[in-house]
Amino acid sequence: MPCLSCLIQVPLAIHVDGHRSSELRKAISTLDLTPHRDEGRTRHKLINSSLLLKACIRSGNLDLGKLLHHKLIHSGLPLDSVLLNSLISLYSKCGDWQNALSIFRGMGDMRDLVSWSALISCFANNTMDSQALLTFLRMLQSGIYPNEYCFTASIRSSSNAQYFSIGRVIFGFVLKTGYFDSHVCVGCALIDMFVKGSGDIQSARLVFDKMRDKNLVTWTLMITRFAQLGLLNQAVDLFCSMLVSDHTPDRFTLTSLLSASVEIGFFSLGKQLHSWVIRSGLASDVCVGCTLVDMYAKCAADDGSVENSRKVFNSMPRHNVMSWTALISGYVHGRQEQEAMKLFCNMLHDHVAPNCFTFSSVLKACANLPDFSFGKQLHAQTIKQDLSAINCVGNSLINMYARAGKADCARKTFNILFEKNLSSYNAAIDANANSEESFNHDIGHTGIGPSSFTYACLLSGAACIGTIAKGEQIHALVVKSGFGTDLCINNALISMYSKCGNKEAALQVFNDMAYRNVITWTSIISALAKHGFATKALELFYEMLEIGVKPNDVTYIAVLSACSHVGLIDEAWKHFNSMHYKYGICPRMEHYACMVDLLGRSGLLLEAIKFIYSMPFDADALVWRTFLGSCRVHRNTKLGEHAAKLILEREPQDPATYILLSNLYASEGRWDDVAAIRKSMKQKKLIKETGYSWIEVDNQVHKFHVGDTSHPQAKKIYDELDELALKIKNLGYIPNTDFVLHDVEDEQKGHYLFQHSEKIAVAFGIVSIPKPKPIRVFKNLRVCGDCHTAMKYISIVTGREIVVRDAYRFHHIKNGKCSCNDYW
DNA sequence: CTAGGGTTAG
Repeated sequence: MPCLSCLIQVPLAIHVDGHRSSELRKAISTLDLTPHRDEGRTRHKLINSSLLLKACIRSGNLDLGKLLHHKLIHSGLPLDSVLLNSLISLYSKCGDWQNALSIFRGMGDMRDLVSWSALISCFANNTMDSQALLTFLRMLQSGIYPNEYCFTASIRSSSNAQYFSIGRVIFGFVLKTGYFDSHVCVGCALIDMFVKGSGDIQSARLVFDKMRDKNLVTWTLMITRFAQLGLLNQAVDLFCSMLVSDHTPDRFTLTSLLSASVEIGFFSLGKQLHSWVIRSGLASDVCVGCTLVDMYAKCAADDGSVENSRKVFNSMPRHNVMSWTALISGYVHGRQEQEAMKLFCNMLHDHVAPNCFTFSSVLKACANLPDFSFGKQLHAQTIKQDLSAINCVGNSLINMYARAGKADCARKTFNILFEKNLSSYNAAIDANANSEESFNHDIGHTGIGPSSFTYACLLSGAACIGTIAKGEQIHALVVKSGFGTDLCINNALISMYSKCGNKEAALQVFNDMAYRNVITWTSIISALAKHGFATKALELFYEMLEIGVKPNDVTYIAVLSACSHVGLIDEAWKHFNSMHYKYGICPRMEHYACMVDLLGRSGLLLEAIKFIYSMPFDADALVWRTFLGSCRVHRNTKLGEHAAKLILEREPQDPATYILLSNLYASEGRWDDVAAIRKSMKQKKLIKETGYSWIEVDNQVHKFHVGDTSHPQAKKIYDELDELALKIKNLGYIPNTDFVLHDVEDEQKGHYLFQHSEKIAVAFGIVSIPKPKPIRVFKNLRVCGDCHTAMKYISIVTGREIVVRDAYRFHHIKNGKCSCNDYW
């Protein structure tokens, strides 16, 4: 990826009509404004200034206007009302109402009707509606009779719902004066007053129908308001009436209709309008072009290709930020991130400055890119351009950090947002879903109601931590707030209950659902697979196929892992081979990894390695890590070393591989090799992910490390552990000291084993959770083999059911047996 | 000299 700061020059020079603006600048700077004793000559100078000022206002070149103002003040010329009124208008358009007002105040007796109109418009333009209406009132009080300009401006200010009642009074006034019939602009303002001030499109339509003279602008305005309210039928009807009454639609009419049809996904209408655009010669208009690029980009999901969007883009004579952004967004939505980033660079090469929408889109692409560095560069650029705190950019940044697992960066970005909307909260909740912090985003106090996405994120957060109490609370909230039948939420509920260890509740949700999609089926199949109920999982898979739900790539991962967890080799081969020819799904790396896992677990190490080398693409670290895990279980150091070497070639900084290899050496008593690995890890400053376990008791999550004595009830827990150790030894439990890495006496090793975090968590569960509730323990890494054995004995001596969720799967341990059949 | 309509993100 290229370096962004080389490409983006901040601030970018604005070339607005460069040719004419340079002429204007020359005319202003060479303008001689020294007063002349001949009155006629002085008058001529004032007229010239007035003409130049008008040119500045019309071309929107406000800087040159200010320059001219400056020259006029210092010239000592006696400025007339026409010039001063123009200056008010200039400042009004700059948003500089203070200067406009001070000119107005300085005018004294020179104020005329135009000055008042200009000031009222100035307040109306700058969303100072109360000031506009007060100025209108003051004007009436000082005995000046309003004209159509004053009416349009004050009606515009009454479009603010707060002042709608004043607007109705002005409406009555207008009807009496006859301005309604004689001036189109007044009618237009009234249409907007009803739509924006009270959402009353019917009255707006009535105003429209009663207008005597209607021009193109009036028709377009009415059509646009219908379109913006989603009333596309009425907009199209009106469009037809407009054609019948012999008005030719222009670029405004068409962009407005086009964007409305895109908004509701009515692409066939959009395509018809495109043909109109071509016939009417509007295709060269930048704005119309932008909307068309956007339309074809958005209907790419329907016709499967961004190419049409690109064709329109290529045919445009000129481009701006919007056309670039529309096309880039199309590629981002089509998951062609590389192409989107390429276009983004092209856009910068073309000296088009990105805006907040562009950043929002490209950041979304970055969230899906494996390389995180480009996203960080973009973040820096948004900060440089003061855009990072704007909603649409900030929310995308939070999403990106959420994807990258950088919850702290996401939180920092969230904190500096100017204004937090529902998307911001959802993004932040999503980013922190893996930590308890997500529940501290108290959306209830913000006045923003939660959406189904909010609940889905909260549920996935609860699922990650495994806090079933929180999960149940959210479930209750979902039902209470009327989201009980929402498909996405129900899917999230299935995986929440599954990941919290309550397979029955997951099935309950599944059975109660009236509508199910492929995600629903995949979730339940995957849930059953992880809990060791492969037969039931496959049954549901066949049921799903029978009722005609088409499986996707994720479904097959669930199916293959179901087979893998119980060692159904033939069944797995059947599905692996059929996924492509039956459903056109190409096996991805993850599918191959599932097969390697299956073969490896079954001890078919040679077949597994043959399979890896027969893959159509180079196996990645995930595949080799899976294989290495099997080598450890089946104690094949030679193949294990081979796998580890290949993983470290791909991911030299991966501590998990060192640990797996070191465990492999340890199980063979090769302590020198273990020490060498530890030393090399230390040199590389790699930190092993520390193992820990947790358990939820009375709504509280209790977390334990190896040999943890920090818990307030530590004494009680260790007493229980001692007692359990004694009981299960009598039953025949022999500590498996392979799982202790230190080169110490066996007696000592047994002692270390009883300090493992999962055993501590189980002991705590036994003393604090009453029978017959199951004890649900969670571990961040894979559960240790000795702990697994010990827990089976513990389930016998205590008569308790123990459910362990480790990094890979669930173990339901009851009466000395585990749902994984010791096959893990 | 003062007034009215359109496009892009999640």
